[in-house]
Amino acid sequence: MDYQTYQPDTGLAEFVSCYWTLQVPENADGQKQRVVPDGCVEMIFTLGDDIKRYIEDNTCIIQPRSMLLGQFTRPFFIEPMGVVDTFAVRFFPCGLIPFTALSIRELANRETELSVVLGPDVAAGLEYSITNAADTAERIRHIETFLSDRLKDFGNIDSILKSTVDLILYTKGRLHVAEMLKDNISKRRQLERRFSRLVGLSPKQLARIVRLQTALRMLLNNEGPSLTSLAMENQYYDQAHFIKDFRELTGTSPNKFLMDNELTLSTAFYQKD
DNA sequence: TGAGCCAATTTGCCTGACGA
DNA sequence: TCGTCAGGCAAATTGGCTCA
Repeated sequence: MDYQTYQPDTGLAEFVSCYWTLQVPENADGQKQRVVPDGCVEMIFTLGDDIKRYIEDNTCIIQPRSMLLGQFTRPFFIEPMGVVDTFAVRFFPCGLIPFTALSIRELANRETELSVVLGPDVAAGLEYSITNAADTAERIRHIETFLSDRLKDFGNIDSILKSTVDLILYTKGRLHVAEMLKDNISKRRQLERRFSRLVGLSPKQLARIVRLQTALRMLLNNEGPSLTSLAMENQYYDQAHFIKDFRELTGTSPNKFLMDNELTLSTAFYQKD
């Protein structure tokens, strides 16, 4: 398995977390892989064989070749149908705002064909250039040209929304909503509405996901002597609450998560930088 | 957009079962 | 004994909805 990330151009760094590629030979790990919500929205181009996504235990769909994966609030499973070769753009929680007119809330918990998000002609052109590029560097050039062009007509992301998202990411989701809003407590409902429409999650949901992601990364990198210490370090009230959150966002308990064989992708995605 | 109501959810605290 | 996992309950917080 070869998982690589690439940093965006400085002009896009406010919106794009990274570009990533994943290449896996056929049958290397030909089984279901658990995917955990990460608070980001991704634009994904499948260059290899198709990939199935399980929408129920025994029901699956073939993912579109080019698609937008919205915010997820629950785990899901995918299964490669052969060679995996993927190129993707990972947007920050509010990073997709300039690039689509759709409500990001409507994109949550599912994949949406790129043609729906960008329009059929634009999506077809972008998919063609990405699919037929010679290498990753050329794909990044294509996608950065496309995103930069779209950015020309965009003003600024709402400042309260942006600063709250930044605060959640900076504090690793460890703040209560009241603390985030201590200077604007009267704007609580406004902020929640904007979050829902433009991020696809509530502030609390994003904070929970970011906090769990931090704990998950520490768990997979053996950075805590016990689950109790991991819970404490990430500001969970106690281990019971950590486990409860963990089960809701990953679908399993911490120890089972570490032991199961659906971890190959997760292990790659959470490697130390 | 701002505000208020109220149901749903989360937090804080506690207890207990189970296995190593 | 310790670590892990789960559940109950009351209080506090959050989110959905409505209206002006």
